[in-house]
Amino acid sequence: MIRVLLAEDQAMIREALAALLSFEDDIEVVAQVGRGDEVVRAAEASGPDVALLDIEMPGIDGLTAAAELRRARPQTKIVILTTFGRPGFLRRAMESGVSAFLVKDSPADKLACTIRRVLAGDRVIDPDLAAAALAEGISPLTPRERDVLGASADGATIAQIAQELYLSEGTVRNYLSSCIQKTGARNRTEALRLAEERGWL
Amino acid sequence: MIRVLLAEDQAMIREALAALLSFEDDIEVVAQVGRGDEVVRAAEASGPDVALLDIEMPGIDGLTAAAELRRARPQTKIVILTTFGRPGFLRRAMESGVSAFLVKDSPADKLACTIRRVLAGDRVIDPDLAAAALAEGISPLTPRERDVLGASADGATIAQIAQELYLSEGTVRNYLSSCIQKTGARNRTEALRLAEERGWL
DNA sequence: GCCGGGGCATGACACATGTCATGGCCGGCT
DNA sequence: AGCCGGCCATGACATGTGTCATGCCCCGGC
Repeated sequence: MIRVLLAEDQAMIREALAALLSFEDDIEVVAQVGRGDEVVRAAEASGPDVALLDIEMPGIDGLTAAAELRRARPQTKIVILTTFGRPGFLRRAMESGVSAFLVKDSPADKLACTIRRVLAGDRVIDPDLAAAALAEGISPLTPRERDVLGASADGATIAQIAQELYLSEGTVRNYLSSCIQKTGARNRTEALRLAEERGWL
Repeated sequence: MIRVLLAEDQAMIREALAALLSFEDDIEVVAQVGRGDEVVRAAEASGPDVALLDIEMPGIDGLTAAAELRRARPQTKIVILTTFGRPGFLRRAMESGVSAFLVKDSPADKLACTIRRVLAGDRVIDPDLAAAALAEGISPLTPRERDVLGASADGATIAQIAQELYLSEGTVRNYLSSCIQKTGARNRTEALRLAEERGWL
């Protein structure tokens, strides 16, 4: 029997996935958690062969949880199962030593199939997604630019960002301008959106 | 047997929900669709007692689909099952004659339970959500303001919005300014975010 | 009929934002 | 050592945005 840990914040979806997996004769869900920061503890208690992690979760996100789990129990294979196939997510997942990356709109039979392949030592990545991740490359933003762009989320004004980061307003403008150019956007709002989509933050 | 139609765009989630429902002896999933604009056709072909609709879907969204389905087959009860419990969604759902509104992070057993109650003629609404919907009232935005604010999504510049809606730039600025005041935001970015959260779009 | 209120539309003005040129600092290279 | 290139930081300037006062039109109340 393949022992599976399931981490997903939406209870209904989590239990539905468990129901789906219960149809497989060789798979058994041995633990379910709804928060990223419970993953490692649950894994140590239940000793799964495979951990199935969502990315959007309260506590810590699935990618961070993946890195921690990898450190705590390297023998556990990790499968990321998420809504958004953002290339940046895929890149971070790969860096965290994840074995597979699935998006939730692939057909349901892929799930069991992927779990088995991962346990056999394979890596399973959607080819389209992999191509997209390679195509847009790594982030061209400097650390400081990331800081500033990140702080400009939720519609903060420049003065507030400057105060928050102990910078002159002119400097903040400069970084944002740089971000706008590098993303090819028309203003900081769009720059933020594009950078997030590409996983540049 | 209760005949259920399942509409949800993410294939894996859709089939997982079907698996979940298959454990119920008195429930049968008679149709599955992945797009909002296929709901009515599938309902007419399969004659379900209950339609379970997600909101975020390609084609037309679940709330619009609900309204159409209600017109085409008023005898079919409608349950909205969605990720975001935005009060605005709930309000629109009620206006569309929906029987129940569930969020995906409620426990899985609620699903079957809700389907049965709805068929018995009950309306099932999360009390917290209902309270929130009443608390923030209806949208104070005029139709034109909604148009303009909506067009300003994805970081378009004022000139572009003006061109798109055949307005003077000054007029666009004026509407946006009005939106900013009514939402209590500091700029149009934040106004957009707040209005979306409250379902004012 | 005649207001009065509200939505729609506009342009002038003040201010916030984006662009540019510049300089200091550090690390790699010749 | 000296040079070069990249990141960090700044202020001056042009442009884009938000606010305001104003007028038009339509509809409902008096």
